[in-house]
Amino acid sequence: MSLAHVLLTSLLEQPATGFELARRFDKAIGQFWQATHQQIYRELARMEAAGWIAAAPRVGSGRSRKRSYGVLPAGREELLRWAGEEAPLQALRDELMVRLRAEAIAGPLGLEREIARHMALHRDKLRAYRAIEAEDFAPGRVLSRKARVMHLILKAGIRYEESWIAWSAEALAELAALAEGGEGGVQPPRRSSR
Amino acid sequence: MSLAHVLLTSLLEQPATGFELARRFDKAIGQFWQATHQQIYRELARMEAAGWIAAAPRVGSGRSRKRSYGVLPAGREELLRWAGEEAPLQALRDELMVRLRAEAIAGPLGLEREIARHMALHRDKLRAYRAIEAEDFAPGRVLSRKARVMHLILKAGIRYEESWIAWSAEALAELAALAEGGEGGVQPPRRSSR
DNA sequence: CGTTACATGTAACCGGTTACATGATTTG
DNA sequence: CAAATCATGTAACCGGTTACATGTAACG
Repeated sequence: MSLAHVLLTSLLEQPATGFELARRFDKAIGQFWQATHQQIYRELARMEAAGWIAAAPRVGSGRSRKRSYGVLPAGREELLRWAGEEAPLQALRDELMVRLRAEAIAGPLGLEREIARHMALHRDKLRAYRAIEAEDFAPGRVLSRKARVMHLILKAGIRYEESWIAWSAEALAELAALAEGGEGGVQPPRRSSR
Repeated sequence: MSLAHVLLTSLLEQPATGFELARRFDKAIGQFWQATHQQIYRELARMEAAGWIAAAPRVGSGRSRKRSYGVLPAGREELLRWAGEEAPLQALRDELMVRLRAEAIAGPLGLEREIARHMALHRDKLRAYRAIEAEDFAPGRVLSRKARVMHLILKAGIRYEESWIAWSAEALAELAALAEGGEGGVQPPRRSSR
């Protein structure tokens, strides 16, 4: 159950309302964890019940007055406890690979377009990450410990995108070769070798 | 909903019981999709109700007699229809990155051990993938179209593991540098380089 | 004064996870 | 015959998703 710990970390950095937390996901850890506002409100309610966080008195009136949360000592302890736990490798799930397997078994499906489209999306992400890197972690700048660790997280995202881009190029080349050379789903005859 | 389509693909390759499908996940697409046997039985029942697959008459007696499923024409059509759909980039979720962010914000937590442990696990996976590659897709061998596409899937897994291994090495080096150099959570003073 | 952004929630659903139960078949 | 493996299922739960409802605050 990581969502609670993402929220604890975020609130520890800066107290916030549920709404602000939802937006913060986009920038901060959004590469590696996502949550909708409904999930966040539900989780905040649980965390408050558990005594990990507390809300400042509501501001405004009516149904939608703000609730700004801060982390209580018990919440901080919980975060540290959790951070020390071991976790298994995150299981990967990728629909595109499922489609590619279908392509392998149920004959040519013309997956090239979809792979090219994904490649472009990965390129966009990479470009966005590189822009953040140039802005926040420019080389030569003296960075705080916090910034340097945050940079590591960003670098993981960069490597991830790069590796998918490289794979996409390889896959497109291979599928193109398959389309022009001997295709057909079974062993190509290949006269001259053996 | 990819599980149904993973199962359709697998059954198209070779009719099987739920139990066999569960085992097949380990070898075939297990890198990129996983399912427990409970999920598989539930999904098979739905697919049968939808008229996508049909079971051969039960073999044996009592509660646990085998049901071997095969794909009906409607199932094959469904798979082709689905394979042509566009899908968004798979969202990433990685607890280790959540921990690393906690490390950035809530001070040094000694995450090095956990990162090293993950690195070793990624190395193990990479070794296993390379072994499969050497066995099934040895260079120089003439491969069928199907084998060449399957090889692409494996290569995606290989690149993925490699990129995490490279990242882990970088992260460990950076955390080590942080531990010996100026740490402390705030900007280090650094006299001479104004 | 109307639109956009801010802000919080309820309800229903769905897929994935965990625990538990049961029996058949194979093998030492 | 006992143990391990094969094989199928029920039930409860939990986190993530989607749809819907409601109201406030800021701005042109």
